Amino acid sequence: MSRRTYNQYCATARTLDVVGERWTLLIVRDLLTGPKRFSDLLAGLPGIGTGLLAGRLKFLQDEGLIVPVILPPPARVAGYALTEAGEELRPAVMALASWGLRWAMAERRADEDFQPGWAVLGMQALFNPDAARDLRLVYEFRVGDEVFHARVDHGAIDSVHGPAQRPDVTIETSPAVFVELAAGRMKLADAVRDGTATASGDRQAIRKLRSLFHPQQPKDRAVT
Amino acid sequence: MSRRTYNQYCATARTLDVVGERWTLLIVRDLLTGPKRFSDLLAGLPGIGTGLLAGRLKFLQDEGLIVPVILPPPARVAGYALTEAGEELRPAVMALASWGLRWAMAERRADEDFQPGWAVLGMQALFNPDAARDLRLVYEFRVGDEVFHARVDHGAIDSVHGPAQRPDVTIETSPAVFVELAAGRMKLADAVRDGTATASGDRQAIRKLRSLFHPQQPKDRAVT
DNA sequence: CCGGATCCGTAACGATACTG
DNA sequence: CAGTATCGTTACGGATCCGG
Repeated sequence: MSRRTYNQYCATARTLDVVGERWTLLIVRDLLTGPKRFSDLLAGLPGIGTGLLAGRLKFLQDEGLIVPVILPPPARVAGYALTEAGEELRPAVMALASWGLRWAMAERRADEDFQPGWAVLGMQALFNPDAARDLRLVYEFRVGDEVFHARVDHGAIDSVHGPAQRPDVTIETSPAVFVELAAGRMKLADAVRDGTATASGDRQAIRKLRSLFHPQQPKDRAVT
Repeated sequence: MSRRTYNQYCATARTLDVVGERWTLLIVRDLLTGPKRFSDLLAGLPGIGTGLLAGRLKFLQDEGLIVPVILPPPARVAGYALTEAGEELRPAVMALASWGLRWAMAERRADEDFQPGWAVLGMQALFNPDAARDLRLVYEFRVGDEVFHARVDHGAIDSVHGPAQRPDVTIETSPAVFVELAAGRMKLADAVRDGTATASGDRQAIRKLRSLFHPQQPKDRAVT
């Protein structure tokens, strides 16, 4: 009858009462890179089913984490955006992503889904503020048919879906190659030499990329 | 047949494949304040059921986040402790707790469970490093029949279950009063005056308490 | 085609009883 | 005390259908 809750007066438990159910934090993840429409979310959550997604969106609305919006021109269609409360889950999602980068991103499984937009948040998690202390740069990424950009500004980073206004650098590549680059298993310079990626714009800024996003050494857990 | 997974090559999704199921992060939360035995965990997770707890513990072991241990003397009984991988979930759990403190800790419901140990993590989330820049203090809390302590050391904090070696301050009170204190709805000085709490030890350190753990202004979401 | 609502089989969970 | 076994209930996943 009533909603399932942990029924604990504990900040962690109360948070999980709101965002702890299956799919919920992944919906937030997708909205952290900008407003999305129902079908965009559906595409970003393979397997969820329309009914469950609709239910989650309704619940998140009731809880005040998202609001229905009209997407900015030229789209002008209905969508969903994070509220301030929803946006403030960013540190938590990033912390989960950081853990995953370190402990759970072993080789990509063959059938495993990958969407470039997800890497946007990964980049935020890998971002090295010290290396960006005196930089103000905009990187644009065109991966498959997705476009997103990262705005680096004096130790801070912000990255969202969509093209940049005046990118300093534009990187263009395929999803498969992008995975390898993001995981640090391939160097951008090598991909450019192969012709599997192109990087245009400020050559200084291109060279900075490696230092801006450098992971901790990922550790694999023992596999039984 | 096989385990339910999001099947996404995304750091957040991979993390949630490991710790995203019901109860899992709360088990981690309880272990973040020190090793626990099966029945301690059971008591800290009202409603979980022994079978599910056993299953979760087994899974977390397989994933390398926890290990069975013999608890330190004088207990000398079997229990579970976090591994390095498990311990590194602390930032994520703290981020979720911080969000909860700000957005989801409105009044305690009458039937809602509360265990002082949970507040230990809340205190870490509320901890203000700047106010502790030049301090080295140990606070011990005796709440109901639980004892825990917080070790403040030059901008860092660490808090675990069990008594402290040589506390600078000892606070003793009931769970009900402790809730009010932790939530900032009651002042320690007032509780001491009422006789509902006692605070003994370094009076300077007692007075420091308010500045060390000061919350952001909690915001309540609109209630429909 | 987009944004859902409805229905149904399956998997996950919750409560209790039981065992070494 | 530390679990395993069992069973009724709830949540999820997939498909189909509907109104704009």
